[in-house]
Amino acid sequence: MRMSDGVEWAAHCCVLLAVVPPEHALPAARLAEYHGVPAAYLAKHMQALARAGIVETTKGPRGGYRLARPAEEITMLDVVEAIDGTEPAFRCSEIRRRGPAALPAREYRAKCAIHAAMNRADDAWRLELRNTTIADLLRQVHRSASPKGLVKAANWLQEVTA
Amino acid sequence: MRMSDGVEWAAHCCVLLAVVPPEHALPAARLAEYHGVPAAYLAKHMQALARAGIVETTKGPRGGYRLARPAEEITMLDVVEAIDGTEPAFRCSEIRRRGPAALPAREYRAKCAIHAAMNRADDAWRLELRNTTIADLLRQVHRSASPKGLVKAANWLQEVTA
DNA sequence: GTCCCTATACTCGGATAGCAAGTGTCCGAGTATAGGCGG
DNA sequence: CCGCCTATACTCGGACACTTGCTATCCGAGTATAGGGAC
Repeated sequence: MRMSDGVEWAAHCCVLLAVVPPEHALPAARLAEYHGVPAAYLAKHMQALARAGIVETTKGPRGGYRLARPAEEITMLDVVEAIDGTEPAFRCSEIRRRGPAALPAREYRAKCAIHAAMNRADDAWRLELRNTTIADLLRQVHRSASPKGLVKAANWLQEVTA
Repeated sequence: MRMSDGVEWAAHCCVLLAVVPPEHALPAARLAEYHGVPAAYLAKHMQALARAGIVETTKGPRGGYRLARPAEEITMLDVVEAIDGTEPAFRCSEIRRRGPAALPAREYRAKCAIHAAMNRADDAWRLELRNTTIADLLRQVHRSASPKGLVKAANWLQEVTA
C-alpha cells in the first residue's frame, strides 16, 4: 500500500504558499525549483489541488498558484484526498457472499465484520489527518527549523516575488 | 492508495481457520473454494501468512493450513502487515533538503513536520487494527450472521474435514 | 503626455508515453498416507 | 495376522507472464503585461 509521492510534494507546496504574501502567486515552475522536483510532474499535482479548491490559479505573467483559503482551514486530509483520491484503501469485495456457503443477498443485512474493522481504522487515520492544518505545519517549521534555513527561504521568496 | 485484495482474502481465511478444529487443517484449494477466489493466487497469500508466523502448514495428504496461535492473539494488523508489508504508506523523501534553500544535513535535526503528521495518522490506523483480533471478528460473525449461513458453513466444514 | 491597441511571453490544463508494483498462473520439492509384500 | 517397504497422490513453496495504475513529459488554450503608435 503505497501513497503517491505527489502528496508529499503538494503538502510542502501548500506550506510554502502559506508564507507567500496573498497578493503574490507562485507558478508551478518556481514551486518545483524550490523543492527540487520535476516541474512538469508537480504541475499535474497542483492541478489536482486546484480542482479540489485548495489553491486557486491565475494565468498569464505574474500568475501562478495561491491558497484559496486561510492555511488554518486547509487540513492535511484535504491535501491527501485531493492528490490520492477519497476512496478508502480497503475495498470490500463481499467474498462472504460467494462459494458453497453463499446465501441470497437479502440474508446479508449486517455489514461485513472485516469491512467494518477496516473502516474504523480508516476513520481513525482520516481523523488524525483532519486534525492537522497547513497552519499547524507552518508553525512547527517556524519553531523547529534552523534560522539559517528560514533566512535562505525568505531571501529566495523575495527574489522570485520581486 | 490501494490496499491489496489479498488482505481481505487472508482475513476471511483466518476467520474460517479459527472455527476449524485444531486437529484438522484446510488446504489452500479448500479455502479458495469456500471463498470463491482463484486457488493459485490465494495460495500465494497464504504463503505470506505462513512466513509471518500467523498460520502453520502441514504438507502431504490431510495437510494444509491451521492457525499458529489462538485467534485471540492474532490481530488485524498482523494480517495486514503480513500481506501488505510493514512499511508505512507515506514515504518522506526529504525534499525540504533540496532546492535553493537547502542546507547541510546537520542543520536538519528536527523531523520533517509533514512526515511527523503522516506518521501520527499511520500510528492511529495501526492502533485501531491492533485492537481487533480474529476472535473479535469471529464473535461478530457469530452474532450477526444469518443462522442459515452458519449452518451451511458448518455443513461444508464437516464435509471437507470428514 | 495620455490613451488605446497589438504583439508577446508567460501561465495553467489536459492529453500522451514509460515503468514499477500488484495480479494471476504455473510447475517442482517434499511428505503423510495407503496399499502391497514378506515374514 | 502383523510389520515393513514402496509407490502414490496430495500438499506447500517459489519462479514466471500479464495488467493496472502511478510516474513522468509534452504541447495547446487562455490571459495579464509591456511596448509602440496614434491622438
